[in-house]
Amino acid sequence: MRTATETMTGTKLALIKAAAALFAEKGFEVVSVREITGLAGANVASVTYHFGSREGLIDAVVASMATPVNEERLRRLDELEVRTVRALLAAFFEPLISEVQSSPLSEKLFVKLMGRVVGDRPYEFPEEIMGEFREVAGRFVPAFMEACPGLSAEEVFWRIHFSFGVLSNTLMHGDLLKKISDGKVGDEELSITLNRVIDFCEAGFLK
Amino acid sequence: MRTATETMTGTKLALIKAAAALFAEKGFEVVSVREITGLAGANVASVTYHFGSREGLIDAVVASMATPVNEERLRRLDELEVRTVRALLAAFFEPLISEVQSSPLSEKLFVKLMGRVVGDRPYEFPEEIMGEFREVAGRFVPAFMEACPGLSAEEVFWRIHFSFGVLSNTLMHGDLLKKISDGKVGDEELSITLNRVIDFCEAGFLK
DNA sequence: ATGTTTTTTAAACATTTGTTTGAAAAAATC
DNA sequence: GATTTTTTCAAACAAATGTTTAAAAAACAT
Repeated sequence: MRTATETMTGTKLALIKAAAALFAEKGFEVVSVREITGLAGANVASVTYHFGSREGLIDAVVASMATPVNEERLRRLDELEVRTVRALLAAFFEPLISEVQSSPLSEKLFVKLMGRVVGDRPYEFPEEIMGEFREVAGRFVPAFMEACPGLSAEEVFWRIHFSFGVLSNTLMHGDLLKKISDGKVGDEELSITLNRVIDFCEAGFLK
Repeated sequence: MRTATETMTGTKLALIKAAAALFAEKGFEVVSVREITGLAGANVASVTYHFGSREGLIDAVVASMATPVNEERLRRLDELEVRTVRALLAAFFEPLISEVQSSPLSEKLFVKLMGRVVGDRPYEFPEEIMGEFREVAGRFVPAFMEACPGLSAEEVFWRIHFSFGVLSNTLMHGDLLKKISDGKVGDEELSITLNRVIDFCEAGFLK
């Protein structure tokens, strides 16, 4: 006899959704299995059953966020006609938010979770996802170098790293800006914010 | 009868040092009291005795890092003769690493911990430290605005936020650059890295 | 309908968590 | 040197952690 009214199957998805929302708010290492199953309306044992372990669930959530992003990054890089710094930044950054509306999470939570995926340590990517990032880096780094003929490889690396920091911080702590501006700054279309980020990083690159 | 050979008093300091090293590596929320006391060579109960609670120890570590930084920020701001964007960035950023050599932590750990202090959420500052940051922000934000006559307040807020992201990410994940560059980039004087950060952010500001 | 597999469930597992206790030890004060 | 205060310590606390178990339920197959 069932106590819950839901569709029974779909527990796996409910777990991922609940975990995603909690991870976005608190970070991967801080959320307990019981919090997740509680929010998902599932049994405690369901995590082990469906994902093998708590870590397996984390990996599944991260993969559900990272894999589509990395795939679209490579797709967009391939489709670029002119590989300017700005175009490369856009190809690298925009996929991070392009799936916002198709996500079950609110925009705010989606962005925060994406920020944690790219920036929250000491969580370590499983080797499969790590490989994706390696491939993306291996394709974008040379492209950035070619787009900056005057710069040494070392300087290009640093500026990629800095740009990554701008984005990561903006995703994760976007609400912090609203705080320091007394609520006057921070509410705007996500794509507009991303354009600001790209403007800023492009200037840093072309300095 | 003592089992340990150390000086008995100084336990409080040993706890802060051990906690600082562990927090730098793993983050505030993940390190257990027993890990800390184990590394410090102290009893489990010593944390409650000296700091009231685990949270109290975290706050003590954070305060030991943040308070001197914020004080020097204000000092340097007052002593500025010309408040250019670059000078303001330097006055805001350089205090974060100016105490590196007087710290008991290694340079690497010191920088990582400082990165966590400024960027690791969901840790929440105690009200006292929060007040320090508010004062610093209240002094620097108008200064940046005056240094950027052509820009709207909104745009200045964003660029401060972005600059903060560059720095925070560089502190916390400085070793990541070494990874994506196959070890070719990443070993250099800390002050040189900070100059790179300032160069990048200045360009983003003056775009 | 019957049998088989997949999924859910409550209960219990052994660890680990932060904190408290009360006595012993050390240090400080007189 | 005696006494008072501060600090340390082993032990135990209740609560929470991830995971396992075995039976019940549901879904599926024949």
